[in-house]
Amino acid sequence: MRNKEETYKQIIETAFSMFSEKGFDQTSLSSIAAEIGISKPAIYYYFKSKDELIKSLFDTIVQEIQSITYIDLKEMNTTNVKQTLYHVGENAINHQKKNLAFNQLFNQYIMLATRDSYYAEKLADIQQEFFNTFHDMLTNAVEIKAIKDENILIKSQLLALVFDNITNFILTNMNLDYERIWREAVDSVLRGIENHE
Amino acid sequence: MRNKEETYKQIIETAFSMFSEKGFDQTSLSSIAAEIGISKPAIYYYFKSKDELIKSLFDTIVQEIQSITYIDLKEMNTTNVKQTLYHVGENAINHQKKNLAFNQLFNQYIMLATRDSYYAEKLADIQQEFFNTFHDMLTNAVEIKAIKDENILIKSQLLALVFDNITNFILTNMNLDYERIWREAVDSVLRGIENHE
DNA sequence: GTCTATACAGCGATAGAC
DNA sequence: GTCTATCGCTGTATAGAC
Repeated sequence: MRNKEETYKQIIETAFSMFSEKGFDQTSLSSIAAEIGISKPAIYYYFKSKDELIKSLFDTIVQEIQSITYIDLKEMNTTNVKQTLYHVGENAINHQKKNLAFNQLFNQYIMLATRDSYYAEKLADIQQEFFNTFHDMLTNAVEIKAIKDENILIKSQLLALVFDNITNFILTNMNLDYERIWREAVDSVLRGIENHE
Repeated sequence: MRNKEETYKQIIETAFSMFSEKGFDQTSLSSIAAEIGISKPAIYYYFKSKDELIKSLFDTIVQEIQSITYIDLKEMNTTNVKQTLYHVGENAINHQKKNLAFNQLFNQYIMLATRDSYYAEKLADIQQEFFNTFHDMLTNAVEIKAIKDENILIKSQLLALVFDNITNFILTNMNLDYERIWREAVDSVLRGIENHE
């Protein structure tokens, strides 16, 4: 007989890799069970339906996301605002290139959100936090007088939009110079509002 | 007995609305057939499988997209470059707000593309055309000497990325001032390279 | 040529045995 | 805690009605 926690963990991990590879609908519970070496109804002991398994997996990866987007604003000073913004993008681009499976799965939840308010609400929170990250960075830059206080809200939303879509485009295998595009976005947004040089 | 073309058209139209509403996998051929008032195997007379129906629908909507993205560059002159770019975005934002079903469906094909090269290749072409549209606009602006020739390629890719993600965000019901974000993107990108004022 | 009837394997899900 | 057996449904396939 198996260990309960171990089996639960195995189901979540196998679901993660199979769902991200083939999608929710093209991955049957039988195939997940077969991969682990248990029977299909055994999964029902841990999750009361396939949808519940998908939701549990969602909650697992949401926690991971929130740990990635953290940025230490204390490191920011008058001379390194641009560099700090550059790095945020470069780190994310590198992370994304190495974690395609993660975003492949995440995008499926975004699609689910258009039809299921459970996901819509949680994803809205994540998006809001994501926007706040950029808004906090620019607001902080204003406070330390590195940049002028002009359209900071819209500018941070613009940066967030570019940032977000870069990760999407990496997924589609479009071969663009994402680092340069990100730097151009940062340069464009800051142009004219930087204090002295 | 039914008319052949009429039935075909009905299947495509019903598939469009049901697929965009509930998704490919949550829409059975039986439910499509029931909606039209024919039997399930009747669909197999027109499409040799569900996947074939999905592909045919794809080809139908691809044609529509290519007619939307057309922009008349002859209208552009030294004084209206910014306004022309503003309008491209505003038109798309309005179009998107009124055609959510269309993009809902389109996004499903983007997800399919990560696992099926048939869609990946065609979508790559569309994306390329999409990038070209912005590149052509900026190149044209350079040629009529409305703007300087600085980083035109990266700048057009940046605009395309923002443009594309605005339509995605509208779909997620995130309530942002997209017109203002788009104008900020255009302003930011053109800032410093506009000739005289 | 246009479609219906029927059959089948595989799915998510449940009941009940061990 | 995990299994076998079974249910209703799906996509798919084909035989054949008209």
